[in-house]
Amino acid sequence: MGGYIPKPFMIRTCLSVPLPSDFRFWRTVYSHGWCSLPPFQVDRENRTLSRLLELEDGTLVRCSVSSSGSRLQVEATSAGNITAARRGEIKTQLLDCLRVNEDLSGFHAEARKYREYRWIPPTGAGRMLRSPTVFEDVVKMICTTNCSWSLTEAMVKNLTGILGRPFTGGTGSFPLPAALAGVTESFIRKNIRAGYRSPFLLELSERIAGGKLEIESWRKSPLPTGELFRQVRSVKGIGEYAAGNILKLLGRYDFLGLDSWVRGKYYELHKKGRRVSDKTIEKHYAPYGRWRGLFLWLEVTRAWHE
DNA sequence: GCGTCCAGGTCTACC
DNA sequence: GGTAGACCTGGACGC
Repeated sequence: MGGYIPKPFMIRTCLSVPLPSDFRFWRTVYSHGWCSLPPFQVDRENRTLSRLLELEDGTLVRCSVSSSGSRLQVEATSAGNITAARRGEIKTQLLDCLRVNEDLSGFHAEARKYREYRWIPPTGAGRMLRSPTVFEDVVKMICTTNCSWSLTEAMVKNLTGILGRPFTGGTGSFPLPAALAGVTESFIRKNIRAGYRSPFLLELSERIAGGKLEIESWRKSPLPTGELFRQVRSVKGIGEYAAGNILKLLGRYDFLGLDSWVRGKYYELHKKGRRVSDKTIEKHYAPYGRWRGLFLWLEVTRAWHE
C-alpha cells in the first residue's frame, strides 16, 4: 500500500559574493547563539552556515554559506527556478543576516582608543548575526527569556517544525506572523512549549498580521535610540534585557541587555566573581558611549574565539 | 518514578 | 521609583 509520492525536482545554483576586507565570516556566524537556532544550522567542521530562506513570492530556498578568501560562497537549492531576481533576493537576505554592509569603521576607531579593546579591530569582531526579519529576531528573543538555552532551542525548533513551511530534508521555514496568529494560545502552550510567553507571542503576531504594528521598519528607523528602545519595550514580553539585545540586532549598541550569564561573566572579569548591582555595570560601560553594548558583548564572549 | 526545589526575565499590583 | 509575587519549563536532587 501507499502511493508513490514524487520528490520535487530540485534546482541548484551557486553564488559568489565579494566581501569587505574587515569582514570575518566565522566570527559573525558565531557572534552569538542565533546560528544554532533553526532555520539556521551550523556545521562547525566544515565552517558552513545553512539557512532556509523564504523569498517574497513564497519560494523556499535552502542556502549553504561559507567563505573562501575574500568571497562569500553560497550554494542555493530550491524546488522552483532560481531566476536572476530570486538570486538577487537571496544575496540581499544573506548579506543582511551577516551584516556584511554594516560599516564598523567608527566602532573599530573607538576601540583603538582603549588599551583593553585594541584586540578588537584586527579580529574584525563586531558584526552580530541576525535573522532575515525583525519578527523572527523578536520572537526568538522572547523565547530566550527566563529559561535555559535548551528550552529556547526546543521552542524555536517547534515553531519551525510545526508552524513553518516544510522543505525537503531539513528544518521548516520560520513561521510568518499570520501563521502564528492563526493558532490559539493553548496550541502555542501545548505544542510550542512556550509556556507563559504564549500570549505574548500571539499578541505580537496578531498585531503584525492585522497591520496594527509595523516592526520591519525598525532596522531603518530614524528615531533616536532611546525612543526606539521605548517602542521595542512596548511589545509585551520584551523587557530591559530583550529590548537591549534586539537593539543590537538593529545596529544600535547603547543598551547593555544584561542577563544572568552576562552578569556572571562581568563579575568574573572585573570583580573576581563578586556580585555587583546592574547600576555598577552600567557605570563601568558608560564612558564607551553609543558602542557600550557591543564592547560589553565582545568582552564577555572573547574566549569563544580564542 | 515521583516530588521538591531552583534558575531564568517580565508583568502586574501594590506601596 | 522600587519591590514582591506569579508566570512556566526543564534540570538537578533526594527519596
